[in-house]
Amino acid sequence: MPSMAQGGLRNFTENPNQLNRKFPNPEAKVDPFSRKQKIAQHRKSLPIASVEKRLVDEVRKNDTLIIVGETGSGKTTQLPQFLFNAGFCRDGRTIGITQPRRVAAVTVAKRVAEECDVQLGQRVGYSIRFDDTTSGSTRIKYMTDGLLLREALLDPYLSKYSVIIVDEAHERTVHTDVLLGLLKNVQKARSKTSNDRLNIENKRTNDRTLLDKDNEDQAMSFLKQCQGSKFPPLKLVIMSASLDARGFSEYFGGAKAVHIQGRQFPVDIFYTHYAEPDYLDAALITIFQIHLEEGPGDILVFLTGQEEIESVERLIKERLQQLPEGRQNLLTALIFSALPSEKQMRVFAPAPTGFRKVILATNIAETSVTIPGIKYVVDPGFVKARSYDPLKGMESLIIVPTSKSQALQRSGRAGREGPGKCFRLYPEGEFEKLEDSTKPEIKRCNLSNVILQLKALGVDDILGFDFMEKPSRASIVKSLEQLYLLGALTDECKLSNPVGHQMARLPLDPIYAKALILASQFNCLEEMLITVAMLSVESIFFTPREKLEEARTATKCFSSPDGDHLTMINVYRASNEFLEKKTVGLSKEKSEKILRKWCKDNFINSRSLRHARDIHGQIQGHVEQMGLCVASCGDDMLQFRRCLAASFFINAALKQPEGTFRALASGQVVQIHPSSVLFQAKPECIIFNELVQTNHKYIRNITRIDYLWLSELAPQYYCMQN
DNA sequence: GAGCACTGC
Repeated sequence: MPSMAQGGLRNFTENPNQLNRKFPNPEAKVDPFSRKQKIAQHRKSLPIASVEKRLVDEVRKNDTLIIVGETGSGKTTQLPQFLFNAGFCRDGRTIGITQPRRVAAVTVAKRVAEECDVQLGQRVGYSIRFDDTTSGSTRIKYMTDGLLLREALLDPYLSKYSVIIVDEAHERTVHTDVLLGLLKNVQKARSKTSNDRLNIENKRTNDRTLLDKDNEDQAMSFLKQCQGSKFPPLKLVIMSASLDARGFSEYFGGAKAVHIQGRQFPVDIFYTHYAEPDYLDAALITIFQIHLEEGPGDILVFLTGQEEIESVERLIKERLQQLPEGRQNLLTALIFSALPSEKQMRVFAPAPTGFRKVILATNIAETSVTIPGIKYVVDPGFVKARSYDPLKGMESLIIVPTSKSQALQRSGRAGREGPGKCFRLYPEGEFEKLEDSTKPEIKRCNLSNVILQLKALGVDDILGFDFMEKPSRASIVKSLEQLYLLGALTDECKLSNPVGHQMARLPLDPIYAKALILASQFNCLEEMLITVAMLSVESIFFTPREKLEEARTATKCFSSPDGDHLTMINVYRASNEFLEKKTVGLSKEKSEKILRKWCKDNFINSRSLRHARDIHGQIQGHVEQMGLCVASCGDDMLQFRRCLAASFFINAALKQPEGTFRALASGQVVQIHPSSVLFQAKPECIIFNELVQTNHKYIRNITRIDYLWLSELAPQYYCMQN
């Protein structure tokens, strides 16, 4: 182990350009006025307050406005209030603000309701999946971008909105990108309905570029759905925190962009002199260097995943032992998405007096979670990123360098409460070589879901759709093929009736939606509802490394020799039984509490289970509405496994002599993931749900089937092989 | 022998 003296010698060069200007913290100065006065004073102190009139004017003058707002500008909470006060809801319409994350929609809506001094759900409300607080009088509505996309399926003109504000657009999630394309069409169609429709028909015969024609065709397909409707034009505001607004502006036909200053404390950036051969070791040394040489304040370290986090935690604890007793006042706290929430909460607890806290986090701490008390950030410059290979139909999770904007976002985490320092564990020259921003997710994911949604929205020409950044042709074609194989598309590539339309209505992966439709024919919809709900959430079991054996014994009572799908059904039904027996007459909170305890005892992630139960409830409502028959196959699990084979036939694999498997569709050699109950058993023929490359090509969520069922149940796909 | 982060009328 290098001595601390050596660690202390590790030099960082300081970047002369400070990240941010310094602003006073308004909250710190406020005396104990009444809550209302405090809020009014806070609002006035926000950087955005001084430009209220100008912003309102710009929205009036421009159909689409880009707002670049730095962190702390107040754009998310204030702009909707400005627009409301300026009369943008006068005709009874609503201002909609979309967020990529549920928590953001909820917390911001609560804050704004308080600022407006109204009850949540009255003038101000939020709507997210499973939780809608809006009412007929809601005029400022915060929601997730995915939810607005779903709303568009029912109301293609988004007729209840006068303004839609897309917040955090720079994050470029799939939902944001699809929404931007959709909003562009809606805006075009709404401005057209306010003109003479004949005008469009005439224009169609004129000379236009191919692109214009495509766009207008898309706008027309909306018109066809809502002929005769007349709506006022839709105002769009795109809000982004990235300093470069050019992309958004160009996409929206040269839309005007305005800039609003932020309010952050300065963060000094330090780089290493040389490239680090081992970033974990470098992180470790830097943590101790900060601990021993810097003033008070907690440390946030960005690592790529659970394994790295756990191993760095072990190493910190080991090396701490070797420090003199007075310097051992360093505590570790971990946070990553799969960690049960009770354990996640520990990062928010302040360290006891005299102790410093070091938080080891994945990029969950970059945007999703804000941890107070951070003064130092250690950024090795890597992230685990998902990518998708459409040809192999395989996802991979690989460690890649961060982008510049990600590095900025990470360092900003040190300047939320006071001046901070960020240690980037690479030379400054390397920073310049990083990509400006992370590749938009839409270019890195399976598009089946996106395409099904677009088809349901009346966009038939997917290859011609005006994406801000178009996914590769190969990726689009692969997903079209898959939807065709599932029966969602006709030979003409149109949404099939009723299957395609039913699939689009279900908020599920298309392949799971199809499984439900098939299950109603196999008389096992009850079992399939549970299965797809459980497949739609993060891993249901949580096995901490230190209690591996204990966890194995506890989860054994659920496992089925047939595979993971039946195991999931066993878990779900056991939780039902437990609730029925133990929680009769208890309040909802009490029931949830003892269910959490049951989960803990059984090494089940209670967050995942609750999520699965919510999804189950929602999907059950949908299938009942569709008139599908929710029957159970009882003890006839053969019937259920046949239905799994019929549903997931695209993902079948055969055992090879060495104990690996060969995926039939792509011919790839794959392995059963160690979390599967079939990891040891290795049956001859299986179907699976996920193929992900990490250290190996792993398949997950597996059930054993009979090889002969494939040609019997999916002859269109397997007839040649039999 | 192992799971970046989000999200869905």
